[in-house]
Amino acid sequence: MAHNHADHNHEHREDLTRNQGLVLETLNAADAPLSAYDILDRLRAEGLRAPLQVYRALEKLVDAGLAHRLESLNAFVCCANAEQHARTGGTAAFAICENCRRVDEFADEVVEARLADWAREHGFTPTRTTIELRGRCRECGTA
Amino acid sequence: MAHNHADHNHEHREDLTRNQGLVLETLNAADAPLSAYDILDRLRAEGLRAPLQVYRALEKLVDAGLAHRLESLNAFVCCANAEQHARTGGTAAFAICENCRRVDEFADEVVEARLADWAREHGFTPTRTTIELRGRCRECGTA
DNA sequence: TGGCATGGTGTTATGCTATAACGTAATGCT
DNA sequence: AGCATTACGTTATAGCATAACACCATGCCA
Repeated sequence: MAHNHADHNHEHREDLTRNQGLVLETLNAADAPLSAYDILDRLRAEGLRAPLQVYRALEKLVDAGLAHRLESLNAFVCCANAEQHARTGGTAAFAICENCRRVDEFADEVVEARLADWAREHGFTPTRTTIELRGRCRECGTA
Repeated sequence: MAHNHADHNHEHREDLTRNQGLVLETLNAADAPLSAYDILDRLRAEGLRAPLQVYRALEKLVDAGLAHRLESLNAFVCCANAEQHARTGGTAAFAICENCRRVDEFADEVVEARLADWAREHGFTPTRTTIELRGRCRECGTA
């Protein structure tokens, strides 16, 4: 799996420290967003004891584009497509089902372009963009 | 100002309870987002004592479209244009300056349409949408 | 008129989310 | 060797949010 990438400025899996790797694996194995404390609970067996250990790992993972923070949930997911993110630097959007908790990550160039337009026109320099839809996924229906 | 509006389904200022009115006034008077605890501190003189009093008022105000919650800050602002919101039901977007903390609320029909398209195509039924740009406003420059 | 549902209020207690501040250890560079 | 950088581990604390209970006003309608 992709050892040949010399021109990326982001970290990759093989660069991760033990704690970072554990946290990323935990997110990967989950089928729903996890809070930092959820993660901590799942990693006590591995020796983790304090929230900070998790938060520090999460910070690195998020910076590296390997995980995302869902602001409206105070929770984290692993990135659906880290390679793409690293390349395009694009903004991720999330559809979050409030019934089954599953999260669908997507990107929309038009949305990104419009927001970038607004920012330019208003002299705003964005550093981080959050787009989150809360609702019900197809499986969970409209009820 | 504007007592003639019979066909709105949302509450308006004159329908608010004392606590709700106090909280809305506080948000209105602020030039930056306030956390629930910020609001509580500013209303102790009015007799408020517990976080829940503020949270309950905030819930009503947000439901009524008179205030917004900023997910990435865990804080609240008063709505820049409640009338428009009530009419269009539109999604608000926010540009949040990380230097001066000021918030600019705006709406973009194209963004809304694109997100609605995505949702329809994926069978997702959104109930609430969050769009927040973090960065630096014109006044605070690009530094 | 009484009964009841609804919804706002006030209070205490508690739980969840996040970071400050400290010291230690490993690494890499010059 | 000396120094900068970065991760780590721990304790304590700060900040955000809600559960559970009791009380009271209103409005409805039997």
